[in-house]
Amino acid sequence: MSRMGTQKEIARRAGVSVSVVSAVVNGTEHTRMSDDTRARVEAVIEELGYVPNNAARALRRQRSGTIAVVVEKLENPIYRDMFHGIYDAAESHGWAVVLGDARWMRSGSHFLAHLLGQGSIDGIILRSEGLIDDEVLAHLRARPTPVILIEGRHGLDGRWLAIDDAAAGRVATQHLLGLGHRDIEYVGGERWVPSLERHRGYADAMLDAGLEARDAIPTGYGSQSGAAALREVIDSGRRPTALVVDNVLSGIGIHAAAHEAGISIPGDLSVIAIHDADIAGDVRPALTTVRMPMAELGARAVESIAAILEGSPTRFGLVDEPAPVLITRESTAPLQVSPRPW
Amino acid sequence: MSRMGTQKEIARRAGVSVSVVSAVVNGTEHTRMSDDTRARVEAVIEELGYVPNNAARALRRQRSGTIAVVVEKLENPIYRDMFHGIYDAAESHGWAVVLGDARWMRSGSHFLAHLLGQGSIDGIILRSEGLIDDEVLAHLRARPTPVILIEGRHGLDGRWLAIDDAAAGRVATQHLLGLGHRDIEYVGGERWVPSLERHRGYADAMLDAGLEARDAIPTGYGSQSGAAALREVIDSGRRPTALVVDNVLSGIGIHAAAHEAGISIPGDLSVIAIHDADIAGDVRPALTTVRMPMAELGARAVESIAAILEGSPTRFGLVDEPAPVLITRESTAPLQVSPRPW
DNA sequence: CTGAAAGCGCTTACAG
DNA sequence: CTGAAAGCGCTTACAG
Repeated sequence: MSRMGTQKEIARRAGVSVSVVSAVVNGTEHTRMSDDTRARVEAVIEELGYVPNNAARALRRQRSGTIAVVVEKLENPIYRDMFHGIYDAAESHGWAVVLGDARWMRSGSHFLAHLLGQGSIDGIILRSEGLIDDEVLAHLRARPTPVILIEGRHGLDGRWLAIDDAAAGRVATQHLLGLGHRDIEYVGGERWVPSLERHRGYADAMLDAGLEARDAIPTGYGSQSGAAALREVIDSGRRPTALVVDNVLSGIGIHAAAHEAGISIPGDLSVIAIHDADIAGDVRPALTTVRMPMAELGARAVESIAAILEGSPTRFGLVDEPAPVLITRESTAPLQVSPRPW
Repeated sequence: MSRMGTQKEIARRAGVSVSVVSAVVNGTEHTRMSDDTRARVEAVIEELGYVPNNAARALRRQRSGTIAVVVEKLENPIYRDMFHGIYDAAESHGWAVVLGDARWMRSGSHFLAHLLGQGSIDGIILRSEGLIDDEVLAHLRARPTPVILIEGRHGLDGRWLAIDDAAAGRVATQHLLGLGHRDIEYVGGERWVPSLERHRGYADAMLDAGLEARDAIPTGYGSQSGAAALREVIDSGRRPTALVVDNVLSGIGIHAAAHEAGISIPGDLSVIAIHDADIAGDVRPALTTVRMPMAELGARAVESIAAILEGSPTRFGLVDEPAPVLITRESTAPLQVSPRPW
């Protein structure tokens, strides 16, 4: 387990030139050699524990073999499957993937410099440009490094990919409709495009059923805003029998607020959230959700980078396969015939 | 927003040598120049949107300015504060940080190659070597790149850092004791060192109170195993009035199993979990926890890498400041005088 | 089948 | 105050 050394040192010890060492390290067909020579070189590589220097390689190849993925909040459980999809696809392309948090992308941060400085990152998968400031975005645009925008529909040069949020809203609403609910409301963000799309899906489903679609009950991300949204409904005097919620965490917040207000879920109120996560199955009552094809979204993003890099055409837009799937748990139930007043 | 170019091109356009360009890019004192020259160079840099090539820099400097952090499950909420601590400390050292998941560190994966290949990563912060296989570990050991182990007490060359798990167990148990509970049990992993330490803290506190410390009720990570542990207690016929739990997710699983079994928390059973996370406050009843100094742990890990890299001495071991702090929420309550039998 | 050489884009003594 | 040159560790035509 010595110092590992360089190709030059391997070459010296094996009594060959660096060209040969490079060829055995990379399995290059181009440079041919005798089996004996190869074996000798391999033995020295093994002995020294040689590992190629990535910086030198990247400089010479003009490609680092690394892609970066930047999301808003790393700990958000909905990314789990997406990371998985990204990682698998990247491996099959021979790429390493590194992750970062958008909260790190402040103008002038070293993390940003790492992304922007040529030579270390071949492509960037970025969630929602809304999260980073305009100055940073301008830097990103100015680089030749491909940037794929995920979950935003107005990406750099049309390079965006998103799940079918409208379909998710529709699936969720239809589930509730099928359970006999009519007085259904939607809880979600007002500005964030994906949430707007989910609301559109909700509205479509309501209209198709001959019902009135209501405006979204505005909320942010997270359980506090879910709880606040339910309190707002209560205060307004409205008494919907079912709610479609933007995200799992807000759904959990609604559970909490319902608990506090003595509203029983699903007895008095059915709740379904968009996006799935383990935690939805862990809370009680377990939350019914709509699972989205996040792994596929991630894989598609990687394939798009590959396509851009090799100059082949690629299709951006909606990743609508597989379709959203309903995960029925405990928070939704058939409409009560004689609902208990809350 | 042109092609960005190289120092050579900047030099040509500004009519200076690359040495000067490099000096203005890096703010090097060493190479002095007239204000006029500097201004000319800066103008060209601005005009071309020049950004240094990280690969060339890393090769030349023999340092990449990037550290890697590898954890078991990125989505685990307890990492949030740690990432924050790591990121802030790294920024102050001028480093970028990249994140990875231990599930990616399979032998032969490109992610691993990215970590191992010299030149791209200056230091590695790795959570729990138990998570990766021996072959990968051997690779890691063989590299000169410093590796700091977090949350394991037998790190490479004694380079480990951990929170004071025993203190956490003690704080949790003393809280329960203060509430009048005597029949307290501990739910946690049997093999994982941090959990063993937490159990030791529990046992110490029990002994100090003149009570008998029980063996840990074995469980893994996650809500399913928490739920299973509670069912095991129920089946055994034992009726503890309070439980100290290894982790938040298992605590949530215990809530779920209690809900199913008709056991009221905290009425019939008090539950406190070690480590804090937002989700603990989001569920109902909200889970009482012990917050650990995870941000400090992360920052210390970065400082250790810095110290190793510059050859200065550094202290490894327990990060015991600030001390664990009790976050009282709804899942713990004073011992009932006449407990309802479950 | 194998070697010598150029060059990727930087930084850093060194010379003037 | 500024420039010419070496060299970080690779890969890849090219020559033999």
